[in-house]
Amino acid sequence: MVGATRGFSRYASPPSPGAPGAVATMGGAPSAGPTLVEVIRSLSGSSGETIERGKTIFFPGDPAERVYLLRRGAVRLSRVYESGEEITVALLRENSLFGVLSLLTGQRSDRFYHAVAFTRVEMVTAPATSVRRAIEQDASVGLLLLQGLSSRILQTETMIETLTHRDMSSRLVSFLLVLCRDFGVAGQEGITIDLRLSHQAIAEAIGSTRVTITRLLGDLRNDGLVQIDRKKITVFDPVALAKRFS
Amino acid sequence: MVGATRGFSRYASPPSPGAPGAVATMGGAPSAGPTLVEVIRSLSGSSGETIERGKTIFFPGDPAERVYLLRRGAVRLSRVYESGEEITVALLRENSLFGVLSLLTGQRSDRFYHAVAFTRVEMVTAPATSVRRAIEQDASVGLLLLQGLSSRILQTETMIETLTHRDMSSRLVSFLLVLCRDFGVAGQEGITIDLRLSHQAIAEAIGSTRVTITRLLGDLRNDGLVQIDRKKITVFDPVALAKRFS
DNA sequence: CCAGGATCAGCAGCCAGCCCGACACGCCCT
DNA sequence: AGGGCGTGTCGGGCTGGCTGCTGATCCTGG
Repeated sequence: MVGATRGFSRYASPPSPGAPGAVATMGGAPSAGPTLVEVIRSLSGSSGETIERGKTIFFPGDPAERVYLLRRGAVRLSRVYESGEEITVALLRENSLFGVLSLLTGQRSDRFYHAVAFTRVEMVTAPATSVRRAIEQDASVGLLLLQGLSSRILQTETMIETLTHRDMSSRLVSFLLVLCRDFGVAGQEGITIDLRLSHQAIAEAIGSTRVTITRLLGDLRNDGLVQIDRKKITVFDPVALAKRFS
Repeated sequence: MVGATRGFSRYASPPSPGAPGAVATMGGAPSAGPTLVEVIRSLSGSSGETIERGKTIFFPGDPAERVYLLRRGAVRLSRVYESGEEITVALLRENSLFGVLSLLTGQRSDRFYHAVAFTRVEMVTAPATSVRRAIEQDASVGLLLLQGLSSRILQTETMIETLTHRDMSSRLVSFLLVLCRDFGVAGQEGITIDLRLSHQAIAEAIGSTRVTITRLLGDLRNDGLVQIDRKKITVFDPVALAKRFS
């Protein structure tokens, strides 16, 4: 059980929301420059927007012309099918960039994701064109964006790792660990995932069904690995949970 | 069947390898500046490296200090488990950036993926620190990187879409379409995926088993949707294939 | 150039995990 | 108080994973 505590730390500590430069400040010089939030805020003119839980931020088909930076809360990106089915492509945590499609080319393009506020959300937004101009004028802005996108890529790839697990039990465990990393707050009993997650929402994120999630979560609870209180999941010991892979 | 031909075009045309500015040139001004390849090449000193099929580019645990730009061929990023199992997190196509972890912070960090040449590979690499300096000196470099990473994110997220499909048949179909987009070359009979794919490799990428892939690919072939000749898969009509979702 | 080994493809049978459909209960919000 | 949403449960049925084997193909080294 060597390294248990070290391993543990991997799953806690979301970036403290208000901290300046929370998106990994550049190594070496502490970069006295403005943070990404400040940059985008200055480009937008406004000091930010608040969106209520469940409201849509953009629909598929909307023109993609703004960049978003999530300040507080969680945003769900999902793909919608004709069948009405909706699968979750990403659950974004604080300080995540999204709407990057608009950065890609100068051409007008359309959103193909549905972005909805998964909790009450605070965010700042700016037109992609302004962002580009800002980069040209101040290279450090480019660096900040680069770091934001890099961390998005790593996040997304761990999600792929989760989804390639064959059996649903492993998938669920892996997903819970991801959530601990991204939304976990450490408490006395363990790490609590700071989201109101319905079984249905979990199912849509990992490609399963509500019933299966209910059963598997029940198993985990019976085995004393997690606790669920009013839709909030607490993982007692991530390291023990991680041993649950089949 | 309106839009069939338009839909078709979504699946062809890999970025022509030698073309300058193949990573989506900025809209508007044709940006007379250097391309990303040229930038990285100049930072590395060398004109590029060639890696033989099957050789490792970096191992998990290696220090992450360089950035890679794939010029030709395909690279597989995978996660390795103690059990010996290996799951594919991404199949990178030409002009993809990887090793982005090294961009993230100034801290020394370690790779956690295994990167291996899936085909014979040509690539250019540069130390992350040099890349950062280059961005500070020339903001257009930042823009180029940004576009590279944005497209990487979109690629990765379509992979997630693939993996959330419940039944293996749908997953496989979806994966084949992704491969057509990333590695397809249009021919007379349809689109050929320019990779030597073993059933095992496909299984590792979409979280299935070799046997199942064999069976499902056999079904697709019997139904006249694909053709397989010495490990190269040809999709006759992507649009027809896309109707195969269950 | 050929021989041998290694990797890959294909087939069958067995069994379990999980999807589906349905239903009842409890909690929250209005 | 009521409606809607979320949770818990049960069986039936089938997809797809696992084992074991055979033949084909590719690659390599003598």
